[in-house]
Amino acid sequence: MRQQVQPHVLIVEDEPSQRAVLSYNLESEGFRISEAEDGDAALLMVSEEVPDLIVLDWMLPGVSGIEICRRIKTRPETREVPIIMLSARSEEVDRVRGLETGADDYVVKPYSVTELMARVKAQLRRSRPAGVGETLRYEDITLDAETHRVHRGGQLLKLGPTEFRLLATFLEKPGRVWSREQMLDRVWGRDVYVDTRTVDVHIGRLRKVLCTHGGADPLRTVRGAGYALG
Amino acid sequence: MRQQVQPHVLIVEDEPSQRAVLSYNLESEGFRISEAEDGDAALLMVSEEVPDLIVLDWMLPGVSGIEICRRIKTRPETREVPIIMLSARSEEVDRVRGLETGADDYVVKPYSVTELMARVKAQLRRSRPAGVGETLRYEDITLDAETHRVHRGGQLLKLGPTEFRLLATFLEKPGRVWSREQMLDRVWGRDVYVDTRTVDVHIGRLRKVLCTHGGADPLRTVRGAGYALG
DNA sequence: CGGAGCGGTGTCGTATCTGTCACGCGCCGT
DNA sequence: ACGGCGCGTGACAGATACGACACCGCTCCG
Repeated sequence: MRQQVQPHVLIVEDEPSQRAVLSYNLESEGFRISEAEDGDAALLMVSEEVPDLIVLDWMLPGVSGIEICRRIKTRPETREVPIIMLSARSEEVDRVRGLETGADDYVVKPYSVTELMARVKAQLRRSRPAGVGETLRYEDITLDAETHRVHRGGQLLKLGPTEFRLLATFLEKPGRVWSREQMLDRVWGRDVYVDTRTVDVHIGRLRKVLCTHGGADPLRTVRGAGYALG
Repeated sequence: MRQQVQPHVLIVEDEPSQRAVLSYNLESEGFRISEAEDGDAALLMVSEEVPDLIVLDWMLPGVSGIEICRRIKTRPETREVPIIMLSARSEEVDRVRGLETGADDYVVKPYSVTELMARVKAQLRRSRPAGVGETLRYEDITLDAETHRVHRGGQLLKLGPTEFRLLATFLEKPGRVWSREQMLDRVWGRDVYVDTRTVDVHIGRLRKVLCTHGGADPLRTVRGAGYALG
């Protein structure tokens, strides 16, 4: 699986307060969060963008968590995504069933938040080739997620939070064309109402910064589709 | 070995639940934790950052724990790192073999968590002969954990407990950006309800002290993300 | 009991960021 | 050539994050 600046965690949980707790804690740890309140929504979101990890509630309205797990683990493009199951049941039989369906870990409610965080990190570390630095590169551009620094040709560049996330998105998949909608989802977050033209403006700002010390514009405008790096 | 305010413990254990338990308990004791699920990952992580202590499972997929132990103990830069071996076997012969390979202590599963914690602390105490600099440095700033003293450019600085821990956190990973939430976790402690704005104030106080005798502000504000040293 | 040191919160001013709009330009089909 | 469309960009106002300061409460100690 590809490495990311902000690992993307999908939370599938029908209880709003539970979702909020998970979301808050995972965000505090620097993860990018998506939420789904039922299985259908979860499957839809997964098909749109493959997350790096899924926290999946056992009990869900409609399609059960265990079924979701099975489906995700049988699709080739999502088979490798680690899944942590949450369950209110404590029977050993369920634990076994949970792991049998392909879940990578299993946490019983009520759980310790610290423990869950530890397990999330552990799963991510496992699925991510350790040692691959947090530094994204493309040609003479480097972006260090940990220090939040961006260099081009040795020069330190100064860019705002949005431009930083935008560039990080491009650097994750150089060459890939991102539509404005996709960027709004990833950079601004889902359920944020913003005009798509706003993306254009920030692209312009990012371009300006990237070209401050001379050098060609590395961003490519794909008319009618979006933007890409390189 | 590099000395730290929060000793860094590497856990090498393939069983996720076991890892979680160890991680949880050691974190509660104030240690900073890294986890590896097999020998290769462990060696990789050790080569990246030398921990202060290693808790090493005997049975591991791939390279065995005993082999890991031998390798770590034969590298000059990691020879001094204490290793506590965990094993499900209770035969005396294994205990001997474990210690022969260079492990510093040996705990048989199932073990008492309390006992393991005690042994971890004991090893750390032993490996850290008082007086051998527990000093963190960055440029002209030095922080001595043992004497609780901070110098900058030879001048002794006077800072309160919170600012001290704050600075220590920064010095552990110069350059890294810490979010306010992460700092609250590390400096104030988990499950402490404090406004994140409080961090700002203490950052301000720390800055003021660090600049008392002139000198540039070494702290960097990363808008929208947090703070970093350097 | 009272003062000093320290820590947490509220407020305010400011620098910076951000979203939107308007206008201009080039591309393209007609 | 013309008009529609997509895109680039400068300007601007609103929002936001941050820094500085003052205040209040707590604790420790004599």
